[in-house]
This record gives sequence, structure tokens and C-alpha cells, in this order.
Amino acid sequence: MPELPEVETVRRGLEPVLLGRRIEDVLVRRFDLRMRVPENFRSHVSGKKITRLLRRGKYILAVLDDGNGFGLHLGMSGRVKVQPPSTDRNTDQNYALHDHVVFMMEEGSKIIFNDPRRFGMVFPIDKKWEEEKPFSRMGPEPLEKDFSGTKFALRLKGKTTPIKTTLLDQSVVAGVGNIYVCEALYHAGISPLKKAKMIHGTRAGKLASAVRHVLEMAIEAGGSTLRDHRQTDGSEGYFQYSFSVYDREGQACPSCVCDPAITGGIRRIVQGGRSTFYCPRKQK
DNA sequence: CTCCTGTCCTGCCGGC
DNA sequence: TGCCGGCAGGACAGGA
Repeated sequence: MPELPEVETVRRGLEPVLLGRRIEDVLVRRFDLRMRVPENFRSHVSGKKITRLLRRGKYILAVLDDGNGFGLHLGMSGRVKVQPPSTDRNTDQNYALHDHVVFMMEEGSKIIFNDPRRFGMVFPIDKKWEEEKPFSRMGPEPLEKDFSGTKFALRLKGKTTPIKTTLLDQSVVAGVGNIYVCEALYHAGISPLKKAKMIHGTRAGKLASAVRHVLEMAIEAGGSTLRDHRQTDGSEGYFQYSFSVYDREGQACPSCVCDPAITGGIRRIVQGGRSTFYCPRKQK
């Protein structure tokens, strides 16, 4: 579920409870997440203070006062819950099903990573994290000032794959997933079936701003809650009420003058095994 | 190298 | 009501 806006929403919710705070201890209740939590994770973070809390693509990163840190990925169904200080002991009955990793903060609050499908990850990073594994290959941050149409077009150059699947590639742009790629293509008026290399010049600029705009609006709304996404206080995001095309098969798109009973409205197709929603009349 | 398919795991929803 | 298939926001490995 969680794409850039959901991850950013969670990161912002964690700032007040994590930033500048010390981690007293970590309880790993399940090690077998998407990537196995290493046995030494506890000693890697315990007793350290969090000096920076960042987001890169769909990852949340905490930098610790020794220069190392840890990363968090929510996978498809991950949530992060913030539990205020309490006298509860760390017994199983005080945890919910799928509460896999618990960060116990010095002042008593608990940060709980919960993930039913276990597609998420909690992993250690070191000082050179930017040069390593997923981050070294990751594309530009779409919300950075320098994310321009020209730089974007350069990444699309030569790609024969449809623009929809290309945008899901994290080495092209970081953080965009299945919902927001559909929404951004709609706002840019570009068909998801168009070959990526055909998007250049003005259209690349339009697509870059559409991606940025959709993500910014979604962050403002606290993300989209379809099933699992929650803000750290447990409340839902509400950008799903602003979807133009995603999950709206058969309905009219917002500015359409057509009658969906005749035209069929928003269409759902499958690309790369995943649903794509678009308006064939507004996206060419 | 690029591109495509299958797979990891659980929960939920719709159809029969 | 209950069971079963299909589908879900992601990302990687492996093969063509």
C-alpha cells in the first residue's frame, strides 16, 4: 500500500517521538520479514540516540548518534504505531497480532512495526548507506526542487516499456507506486500504454509536475487509506476520496462530459500483472 | 544490459 | 452461512 505519501506521513508522525530521542531497547518478535532481521539488530540500535529521520523513496531512515542507523520499509501492509508510555510489561498479551518489531524509547513510549503480510523490512544501515544496496540505484526524489522535466526525460530515454510500468521502476523515480502513477498519468493526460521514450520535451515537464503535484496533495491529505495505511496516531488518510481514476473502473473521470453508461467510463487494464486505471478519452 | 514473470505472505471480498 | 478463488499499495530473483 504505502507509497511515498503514506511513507512521508508516517515519517512526519514519527518525528516528535523519535527525533533527538534515545532508543532504550528493541524487541524483535518476528525475525522473518521480507528481509530477515539480523540477530545483532538489537545491539546495533539499543542505547543510541536518533539524530536524523529521513525518507528516501518508500523507505524511512533513522540515523543514530554513532553514524549508523536503521531503515524501515512498509511493504504492502506495514503500519507503524506509536504507543504512549505505560506500565505494561512486554508480554505477548500486550501486543497485537503481527506486531513484529518494538522500539522502546528511553522516555517510555513504544514504536511498533506491525505488518500482516510481512513484505516489509526493518534493517540496519551504516554510514555509507547512500552508496549501498537499494539507495545507490534509486532515482531522484520527485519532491526535490531539481526534479525537472528535462532530467526526467533523460531517465525515460530509450525505454521501450509502457510509461506506466516504467514509472513504477524505483531507479527512474523514487517513491511512486501503483496508485499515484495512475493518478499522475491522468493529470498529465498521458496514456499508460505510451512507450516511455515517447515522453519528452513539454510532455515530460507536464508529467514531472503532475507526479509532484499528486504526491504533494496526497501528503497533505495524510496519504490514502484503502485497507492498511494508518497515520502513526491510528487515523486514516483521506486522499482516496480525491482519486480521479484509481479504483474507479466504470465511473466517469472528474472532468469528463461523457456518459459512462455509453463510453464505459474509466477503464481498468492489467500491465505487468498489476491494475492500471485510466480515462481513454483524456489520456492519449 | 533490458524486460517480463513468478513469488514471498496474509486478509478481505465477491460469487456460488 | 461457508468455502474458494482472485486480488491487494512492493520489490526482488531468475530466465529469456
